[in-house]
Amino acid sequence: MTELSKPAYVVLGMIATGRRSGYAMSRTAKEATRHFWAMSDGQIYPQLKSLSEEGYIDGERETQGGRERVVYSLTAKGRDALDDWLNSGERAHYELRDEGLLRLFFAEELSVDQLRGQIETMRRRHRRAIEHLEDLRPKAGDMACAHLTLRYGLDLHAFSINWYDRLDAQLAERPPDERAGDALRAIDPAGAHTLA
Amino acid sequence: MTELSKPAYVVLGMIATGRRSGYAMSRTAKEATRHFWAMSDGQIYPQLKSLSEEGYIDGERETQGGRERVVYSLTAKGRDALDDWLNSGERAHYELRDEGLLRLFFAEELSVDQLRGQIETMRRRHRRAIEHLEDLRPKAGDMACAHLTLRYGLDLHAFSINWYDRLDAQLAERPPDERAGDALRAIDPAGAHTLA
DNA sequence: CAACCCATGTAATGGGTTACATGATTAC
DNA sequence: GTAATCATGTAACCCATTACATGGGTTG
Repeated sequence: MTELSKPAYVVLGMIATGRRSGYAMSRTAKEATRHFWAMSDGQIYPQLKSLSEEGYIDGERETQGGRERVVYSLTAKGRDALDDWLNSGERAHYELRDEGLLRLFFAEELSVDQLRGQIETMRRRHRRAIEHLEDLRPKAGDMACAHLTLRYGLDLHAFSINWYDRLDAQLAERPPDERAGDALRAIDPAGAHTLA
Repeated sequence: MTELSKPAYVVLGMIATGRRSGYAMSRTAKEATRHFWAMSDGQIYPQLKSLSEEGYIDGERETQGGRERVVYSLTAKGRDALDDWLNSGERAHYELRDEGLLRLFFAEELSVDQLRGQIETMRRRHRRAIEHLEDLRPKAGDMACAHLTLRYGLDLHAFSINWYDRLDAQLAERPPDERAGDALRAIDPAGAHTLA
């Protein structure tokens, strides 16, 4: 029973964890959840409107220092929907989109040298991602769960860097102009050897 | 210079690595690249048409045992575009969408017990993913790069399981009805402790 | 006083999935 | 003969991003 859409649950969760205006949600989306669940303003504001109409949340116009904004809170219905989602054992959506892996997949005919160049590009990207997440850490404040998910991201990218390091070390032993596919087969004929 | 769209490069790469009919591409997309780059028939076939019209690929109608199909090959222009993409140091698209992490992020007010339930759900999901990738291994045949990206997926999910195992072990030491946020703070006040 | 942040939205566009539609061939 | 696989495509829909649009408040 998929009662609500994913963006709807995100909004409910945001309210429950103290992000009560659309703007606050927008910031948290950019600063804390973006690295595992991207969401844009074009989703947040319409979602607030429809959840309001359907009675999951309740918005109150507030004037804080001359500046107007709408502050939302969960209704009983909204609280129930959120709790159901948070405790549901349903299969959670999981998706990875990695253009670097896509290039690796098609690298069969490249040279070992070219493949290693691509691997270096990927390591750089993961290093940048770590830097970015480090920068976000202070913004998590005292939210333990925000630190936890940040931690997951940091560890995940560290894992990837490590994985590519090991692969690169093995490729470094091969002649630079060898066909990448042949080199990989020579390193691990069965494709069964873990790099973790 | 983003010469072509992502799906276009996928199609070019598919042809270069021997998947020369739309159907063959569709199969490879489902069996080998789906776990890091999803793509559907609704993208493949229109893409073949437009790449054909723009002169990147060349389609020839073939009748193999009475069954008709179109077999594509790369033109010089298509080969160049593919090589540029495969060797480009440009920032590659990287995106993770993990509903489980999203739930973790909003778990602040749950009990330790509920949080551990959610963690168990996530581990199950990663275990299922590994099973699925193991099943795909024989289909990779002698494509070294296919085995490599499969290996990455397997190691990645193994990393996640391990990460959640460690987190769960720490949570097992806390009272089951403690607030999840408080428990996490007690385990790691600075949110800086790696679980990798 | 300019730049930036707070705050809220809408519209155009693009990307992608699902379902639909068709029909031949092969394996059991 | 019937189920699965080969093979190709289209259309409707959903989702999401980007850019646009507006305006008040705060900081340097």
